[in-house]
Amino acid sequence: MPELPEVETIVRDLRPNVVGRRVEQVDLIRESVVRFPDPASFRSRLRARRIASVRRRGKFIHIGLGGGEDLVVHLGMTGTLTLRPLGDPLLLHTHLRLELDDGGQELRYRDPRRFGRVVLGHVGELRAAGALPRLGPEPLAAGFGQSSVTQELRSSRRAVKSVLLDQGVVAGCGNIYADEACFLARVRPDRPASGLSREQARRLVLALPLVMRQALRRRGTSFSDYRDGFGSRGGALEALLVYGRASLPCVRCGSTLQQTRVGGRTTVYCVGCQH
DNA sequence: CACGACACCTGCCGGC
DNA sequence: TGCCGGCAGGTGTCGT
Repeated sequence: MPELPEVETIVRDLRPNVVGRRVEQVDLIRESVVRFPDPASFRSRLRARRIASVRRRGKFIHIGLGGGEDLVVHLGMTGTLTLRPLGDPLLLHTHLRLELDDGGQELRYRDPRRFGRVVLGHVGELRAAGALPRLGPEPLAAGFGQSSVTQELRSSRRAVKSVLLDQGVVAGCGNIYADEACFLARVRPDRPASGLSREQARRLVLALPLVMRQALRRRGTSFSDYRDGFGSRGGALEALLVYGRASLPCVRCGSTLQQTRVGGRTTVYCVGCQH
C-alpha cells in the first residue's frame, strides 16, 4: 500500500511528535510481526530508549534510538504507524504499542494483512541478517536525475514497469506511482525497458519525482487502508491520472484507458498516447 | 539472470 | 441473506 509519498507523510507527521521522547512500555501483541531479533530481545532492546530521529529510506521507516540502532518498520500493503492518546481503544490487528513519556501518547503499529514487518538493530547487523535489502537511489534526492536509473532502465530487457518496481533500482516506487510516472512520461509500462530512447528514459526519470512530490503535497493516496501518522486519510486519490481509472477517458487524449497485467500487477495505461 | 507462479494474510465487493 | 471467487497499495522464494 504505502509507497514513498505515503511513508514520507507518516515520517513527517511523526518526527516532531516523537523525537526526544522515551519508550516507557513496549507492548508487543503479536510477536510474529517482529522478524529480528527474537521477541524477548526486541522488548528489552527497545524499552527505556529515547527516540533520536525518524527517517525514511525507500518504503522503510527508520526510528533512530541512538548508538546506531534503529527500529525499522515496513508497512507492507495495509500497515499503519500512528500516534494515539494513551489508552485509546485498540483497533483490531494492532500488533505493537509503544507507550511514550511526556504527552500521554503511544505509537501504534497496525497491519490487517500482516505483509509488513518490524526489525530492530544496527543497519549493518540488519543487512547481514537479511532483514534489510539494498535499495536504489531516492527519487526525492537532489541527484536523482543524474543517478544510475537511466542506465539501469535502458540496459534491462524487463518491462519498464517491472524495472520501476524493483526497489534495488528505484527506492520507494510502487504500483500506483509506477503507472502515474509512465503516463506522465508517455511510455507504455509493458514494453521492454531496453527499447526506450534516451528521451523516453529521461522523461521517466523526471516523472518519478514529479508524481511523488505531487502526491506528497496531498499527503498520500488513500484507497482503503492508508492513513497518515495521525490516522487520517490522504488526498492524492483525486489527483491520479491513470491508476484506478480503467475504462475512463484519458485526460490527455480522450482514448479509453486500458487495464492489463504487468509482472503480475494491475496496470492502467493509455494506448492512445503512451508508446 | 529473468520471469511467472505462488505464498503470505485479511477484508471487501460483486455475482449468483 | 449468504456463500464464493476475485481482487487489493508489497515482497520473498522457488522452479523453469
